[in-house]
Amino acid sequence: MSGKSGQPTINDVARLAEVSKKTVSRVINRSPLLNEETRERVEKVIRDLGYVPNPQARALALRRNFLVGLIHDNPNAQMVLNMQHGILEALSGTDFEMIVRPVDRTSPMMLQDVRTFLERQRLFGVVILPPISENDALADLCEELNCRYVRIGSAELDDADHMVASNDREVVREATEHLIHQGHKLIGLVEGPDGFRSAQERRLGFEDALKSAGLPLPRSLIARGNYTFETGVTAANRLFDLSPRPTAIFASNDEMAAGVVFAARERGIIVPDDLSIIGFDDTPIAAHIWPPLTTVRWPIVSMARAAARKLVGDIVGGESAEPQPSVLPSMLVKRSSVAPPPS
Amino acid sequence: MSGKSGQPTINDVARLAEVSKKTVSRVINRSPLLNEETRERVEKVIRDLGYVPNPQARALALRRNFLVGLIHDNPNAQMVLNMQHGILEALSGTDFEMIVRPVDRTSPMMLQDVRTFLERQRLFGVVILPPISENDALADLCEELNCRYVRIGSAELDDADHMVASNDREVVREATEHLIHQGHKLIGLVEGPDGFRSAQERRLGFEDALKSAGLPLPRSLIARGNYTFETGVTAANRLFDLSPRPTAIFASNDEMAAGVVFAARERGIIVPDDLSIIGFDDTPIAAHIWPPLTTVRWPIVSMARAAARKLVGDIVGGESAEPQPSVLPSMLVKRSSVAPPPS
DNA sequence: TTGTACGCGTTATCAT
DNA sequence: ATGATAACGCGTACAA
Repeated sequence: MSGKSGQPTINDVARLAEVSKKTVSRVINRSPLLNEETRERVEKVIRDLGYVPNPQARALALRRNFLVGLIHDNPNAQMVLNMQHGILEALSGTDFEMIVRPVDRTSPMMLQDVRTFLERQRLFGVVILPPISENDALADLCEELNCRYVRIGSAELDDADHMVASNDREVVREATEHLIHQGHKLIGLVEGPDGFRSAQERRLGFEDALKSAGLPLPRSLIARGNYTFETGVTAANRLFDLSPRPTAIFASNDEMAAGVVFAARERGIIVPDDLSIIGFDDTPIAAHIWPPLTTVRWPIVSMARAAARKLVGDIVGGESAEPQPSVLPSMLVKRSSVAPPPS
Repeated sequence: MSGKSGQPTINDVARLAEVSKKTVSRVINRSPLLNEETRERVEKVIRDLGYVPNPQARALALRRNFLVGLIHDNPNAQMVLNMQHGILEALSGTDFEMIVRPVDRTSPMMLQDVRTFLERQRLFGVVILPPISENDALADLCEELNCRYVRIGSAELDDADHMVASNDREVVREATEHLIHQGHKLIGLVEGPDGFRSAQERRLGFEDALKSAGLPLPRSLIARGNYTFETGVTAANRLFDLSPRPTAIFASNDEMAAGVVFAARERGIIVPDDLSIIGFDDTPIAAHIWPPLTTVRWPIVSMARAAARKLVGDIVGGESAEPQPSVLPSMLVKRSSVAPPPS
């Protein structure tokens, strides 16, 4: 090594391989115009030395960091963490690292904050999680700042290069049909908050199923929550006050579904004998409450993995990068919270 | 601006303030040897220009990134995410960002992986989460690589500068005493996995309480789990098979406690009438199962915040940085899973 | 196909 | 107290 500081630099490699820095640089960046023999010689030196390009220097020269940002606005912990796992899975073995950035959806400074963040860190790209992913201004901002981005959502929010989505509407329709096939005719909906695309898509799927079956859907059978356990309890109680009472409830996520289960128990309503419940997400809570919850498994990890691959695929995959899917299927997971209605 | 690329650089500031780059650099880095007048002039230009130092260039020159790493080995999602929140809270408003690094505790490559990671990214420092924080070799590695670190754990693992801990033993003793005061004499323990300091501390606290009360603790009343819901179920069933059956159970974390509740329901054992249960962590699941779980609130966010402040305090706080606490108290949260034993 | 010279934006050295 | 100049390690014109 030239210096004393430990890591070998590109100069060390160049000297030992008896070529110029530039040639080493070409090897690293897989330049096609290179003598095969030269490349091998350089690669051998690189291996022998254990040389790894310095990310800081690359970032400075390229005006772009080898970091993938994760922008989210704190939906629920399990989802965020699963997304992180998916992204890190896709990034493992590459030079990329993940940097996490929570934002406040309700703050008027949100866009400015993100702008500052992106300008400063010069990220390679960002993955944007729902629900903030539905914000078009944010996507435009990324575009403007020349920062790649992929949005994850419950519907096709953007063109295929900038989006990974799930088929919420379709799968909720299936879930609701499962309830209908069991014989339920009075089915309540605990829907997600206004302005969330996921809430909207899931409601549409719910309505699709009821419409196809010729079942009526009075406004009173729909109660809104905001994806938290507590609002699930409240919404359920509103539904329980109805007469006749619904014999089944679809909740737009598991937390609210857990709230419904909780509220039912408080009232002495037995699940699933008196009331069937289906949730959405398949977070751990779904399997851990009593009775275990029938729910929709949302392919979080796969979506995140696909998003990250879409972002860095060109770089790490070279020519061989497989195109990543833009729509990933959810599936119904049947457990014990659904039964035929009481006779 | 000199260039066209948007952000002003240190050169722009120097030119407009009619000083050298180095002087600007001194202003930025709060060098004490600076004419007050010069400093103010430069600061004004900096404000007017909206100049912000380029982190990539700084990283290269300083051989140190302005990034704080979070090293964890996937304990549970809620904890990891809360830790992230705590760290980001401490970092917000500073130039630091957080980069997340999960590792595999069981892999023989773990240390090598971390070494590569730290050498490459040249992090400013890392926060290490339990249980991997208990690994002394990892701390030594950080030391060797000249990377600051703070370990978070259930006991004092290191000197005050390198550690933030909770008082698990003490608070579990209190929790157990709560059970004893209710009249329970046959109390089971679902303990955490072997080799985890948290498991050990909590068990010690449990034993302390029983010993003080003069209660016997036959080996059969202790069942081991590995902090997952499923092992909680298994351990509970082992305890339920005992005759006489314990009238109360302390579980070393909430997930296992939820498993105990689940197992009890499967057997028709009513909580808390037939069985009292206390958990540990106060994750959301504790409040969302039925009955709501009495548990120990573990100050995760505060610990993470303190850890991050300890890491970057010297830099961002200047002289005024308050020393961060090294031991944070947990507290018992009483809900509905505890009652006097059946008569 | 390969090399030379310079730029990226900052900090450090050593003068003055 | 301040400034000229050289690192820091890599990428890119442009030349050879």
